[in-house]
Amino acid sequence: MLKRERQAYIIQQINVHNKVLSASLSSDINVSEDTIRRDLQELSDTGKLIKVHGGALSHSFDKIKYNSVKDTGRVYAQQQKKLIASKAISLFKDGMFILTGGGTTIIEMARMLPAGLSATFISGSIPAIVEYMHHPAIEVIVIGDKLSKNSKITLGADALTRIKNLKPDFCILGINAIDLEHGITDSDWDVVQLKQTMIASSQKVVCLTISEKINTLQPIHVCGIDKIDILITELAPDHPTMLPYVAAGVKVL
Amino acid sequence: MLKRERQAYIIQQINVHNKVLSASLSSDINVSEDTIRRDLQELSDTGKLIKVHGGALSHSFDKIKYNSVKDTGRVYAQQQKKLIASKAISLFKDGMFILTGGGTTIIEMARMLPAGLSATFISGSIPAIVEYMHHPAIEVIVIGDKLSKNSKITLGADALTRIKNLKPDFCILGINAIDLEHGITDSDWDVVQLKQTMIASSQKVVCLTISEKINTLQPIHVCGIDKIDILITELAPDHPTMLPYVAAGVKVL
DNA sequence: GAAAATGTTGCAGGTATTTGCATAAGATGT
DNA sequence: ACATCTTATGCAAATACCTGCAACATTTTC
Repeated sequence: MLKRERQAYIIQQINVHNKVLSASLSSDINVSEDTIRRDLQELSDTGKLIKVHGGALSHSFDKIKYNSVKDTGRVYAQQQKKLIASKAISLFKDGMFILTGGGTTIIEMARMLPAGLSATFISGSIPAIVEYMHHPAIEVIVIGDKLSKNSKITLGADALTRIKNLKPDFCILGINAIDLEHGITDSDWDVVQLKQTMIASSQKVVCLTISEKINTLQPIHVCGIDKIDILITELAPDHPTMLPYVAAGVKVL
Repeated sequence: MLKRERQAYIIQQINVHNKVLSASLSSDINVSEDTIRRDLQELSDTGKLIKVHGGALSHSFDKIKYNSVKDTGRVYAQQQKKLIASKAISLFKDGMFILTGGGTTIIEMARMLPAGLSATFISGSIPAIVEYMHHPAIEVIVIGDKLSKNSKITLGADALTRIKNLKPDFCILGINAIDLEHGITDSDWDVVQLKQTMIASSQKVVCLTISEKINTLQPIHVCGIDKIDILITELAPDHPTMLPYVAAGVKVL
């Protein structure tokens, strides 16, 4: 393993776990702890991480320490999103075609994709595309159209037409509101059009959301519960909040 | 085995495995490691891969380099690019449709666009799109297709079709090689296709390049000098290097 | 077609990097 | 304070790198 590869691996671990231990890295990669220490030193010198006794921390983790209580709520949501992302990733196999939307949960997922996965990701979300682009083995198809500044995704008739011509294995949607009676709902007309088209094209529909959006309602209807194949939240499938959805025939991870 | 073949083989290996080792390449191809090293050096100079101690890594794998390297050698080129960018920006007026490619000069330009400008920018270059996206008043149209990891632009038949349906006021191209006799030349087949299509669609063709690329040649022909409306470098129009181009009917800024 | 210029390759040598180990110093937790 | 774990430093072996050079192949020039 080349030095640069090793350092890339360390960075990836930092991005996923927010911390690394010198000892575990050493046994993971099979090099001496001295080498790991020297890597951490270099990466720390160039500002990629923060070296501490016994290992290293990510910059974002460092911020947590110094920021006030106000932000800890956001950090908690961050951890939830990482858990959701890891569940979603377990669905992916080499060679799959996966259509994804935008949203912070999706981007978290994109960031955590294992380096070995060689699948094709299709998206119109610029932040997601940037993450996919940095991945060593993933093919990326960009859905073009007019770029919406707030949502940072391409929206329009052209994007819809393009998506209609696809038959991806999965469609991964970050959702803003879901309840048993109305299904998925949202607040932006164009985004709803896009999501409906994505759902109609895909073989399986996977929805990601943090649990606080469960049983909430937005003004515009996207689709009913019956269209959802898999629902992923940070909660376990046997959590009381999730049981009604399981009963309604949704597979909950 | 010819040098070109050998280098093509190395690129192929990089594309498949994301990394190569000097030692294994040497025994694969049966040439000395010195030769391999020289090949890797050349390929690294032309940006095809990233050379590291012991071998090389694919560009997409790198990712570390991005946040850190404050290459002091490159600072000069950076200044030149800023100057080029500012000249290009002087061409833009509110309401224009501007088609742009990728490349570091273009991105520098995107970063410098004045906050007041409200034009529409069309591009398939992800780094450029990210810059346009952050601008308060600019509309962005994304050209979708398969994303090329090396060049970070979308390439393919779909992108070409899309561009053919446009008639932008300007097409802004970053170019890699230009000389009086052969015009614009480049090294990647797909990129050449794209550039040709962009040139054919646009009302005016603007080329940006640092002066060191003037009077250089690459293997594939893009278009003749006569297709270029405006050529922008960091040199003044009356600089000796530029005079032959002015004489050939190109407007030099 | 011969001569000259240029390009390519392998090798010798000296230099630089990388890595693991040993030892001593420092940090941590009970 | 003590035992334990982590770190810094110097050192040595292995490996990789760079430079110049000679041999050979290819192209250009006359």
